Amino acid sequence: MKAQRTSLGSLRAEVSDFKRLRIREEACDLFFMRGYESTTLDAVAQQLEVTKPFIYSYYATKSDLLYDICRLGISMSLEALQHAAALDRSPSDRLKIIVESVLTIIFEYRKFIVVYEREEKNLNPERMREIRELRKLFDHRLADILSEGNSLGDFEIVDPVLTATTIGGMITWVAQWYSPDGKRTQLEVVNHILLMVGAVVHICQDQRPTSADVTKLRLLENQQKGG
Amino acid sequence: MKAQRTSLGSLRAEVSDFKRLRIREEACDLFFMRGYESTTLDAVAQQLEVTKPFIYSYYATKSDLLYDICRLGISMSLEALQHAAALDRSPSDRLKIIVESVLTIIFEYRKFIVVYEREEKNLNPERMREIRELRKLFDHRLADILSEGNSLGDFEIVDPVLTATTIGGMITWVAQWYSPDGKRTQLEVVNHILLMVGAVVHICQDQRPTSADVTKLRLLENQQKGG
DNA sequence: ATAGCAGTTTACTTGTCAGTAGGCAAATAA
DNA sequence: TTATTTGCCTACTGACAAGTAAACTGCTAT
Repeated sequence: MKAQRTSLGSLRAEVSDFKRLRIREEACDLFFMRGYESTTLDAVAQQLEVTKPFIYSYYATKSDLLYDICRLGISMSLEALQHAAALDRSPSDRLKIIVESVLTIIFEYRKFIVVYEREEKNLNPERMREIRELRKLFDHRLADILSEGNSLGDFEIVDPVLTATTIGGMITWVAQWYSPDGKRTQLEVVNHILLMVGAVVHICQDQRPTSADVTKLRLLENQQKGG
Repeated sequence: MKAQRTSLGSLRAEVSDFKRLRIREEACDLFFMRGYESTTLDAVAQQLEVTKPFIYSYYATKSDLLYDICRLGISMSLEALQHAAALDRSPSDRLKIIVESVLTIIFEYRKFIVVYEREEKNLNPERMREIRELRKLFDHRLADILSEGNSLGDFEIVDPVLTATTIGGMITWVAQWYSPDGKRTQLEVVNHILLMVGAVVHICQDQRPTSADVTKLRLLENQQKGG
């Protein structure tokens, strides 16, 4: 009789999940520092003060462990994006919320994301395809919002697909260089990326006139002075 | 008597250099496809239709081979940037030339750059530091140009250092997703990145007023109508 | 008490691969 | 021609690390 529906049985499942969580955390830390292939499962076990077969009773192979880390890295970001994208707000509002919430995820799961980006190649082909599919979806959903913003006149984007790739890259890039020990606070980084993203979608267009308007402005000013 | 200064001796050196070049190329191709640790030197040898000891007579260790690839990846980009940065032109002209010439390098040495970004961790600490130093220099030189452009009024950048990091990331990111078999031509990509970089440095500022000016404009227009 | 089981360990096998020793063959020099 | 060097290959070693078999420990239920 396995997996009884007693409080004791469900606690066991929770404990089991927690153990998997801890294994992932420590493994990710080591993969992040030393790289996937250079990290032995004995080292992960030592970090957790357990033994290698302990890990094998929660993850069938080393590759499964990496897969879990990669999937978490991309799917957390994707979920944050999809949640914000579904909001009943203007495209520029949603874009802002996306940047803020995805960056929040990135600050928290930084190492997962770096490991996922770097060690993807060590997955078996099928799983690698699955992960890449999620990444594609991320850029695609972002492109949808940019296109929508274009239609509504919120944005002025020449190529929404390439621009989505670039914005996705800008956000991902943060995971590569941000460090909690660095000079910048998370808030500073978020504000900077918001500025950058705002610039590439030309949000300034709402508040700012074209160069034709500038000519007009100067002209009017001269008229005022002259008159 | 080694390395005689005869034409035959110099030819030998050239042939030797060429062999190193070919080893690098094929190794990089395999590292790019399968990852560094998953690629055996026997596989590299097979690709070149030679044997492993052949490779060992040109590279002392597998790590030396990776180091050469990484160094090439970053130093080619850095040289392109430094060359353009030294030109006697305006900051915005130089920035444009930098984007164009670094992207040219990226298209040509795409695999070297991806391998360098991804496999850095497999270098010994000292060499990794050396590579990271070169990368730092890249971002620093870029930041210098942005600051100079700010002073001259060419750009309007709140945080030149963070913006340089972002632009550097945007350019590097191209190496991650660009493929010669993809939908975009190199020219399309260059033009897109030029647009993105232009947006984040606010090159439009020369022609466009601030939002304070807009208020003024509307005010003047109303006065004209009213008067 | 004690049978049985979940969870964990000790101690092992096995395959893989970086790196090497030593030989052979072709080019160069004497 | 013969001696010597250069360049590469065949055939190996030694280490390391993924994965496993089987034993142990302590908790739960009867």
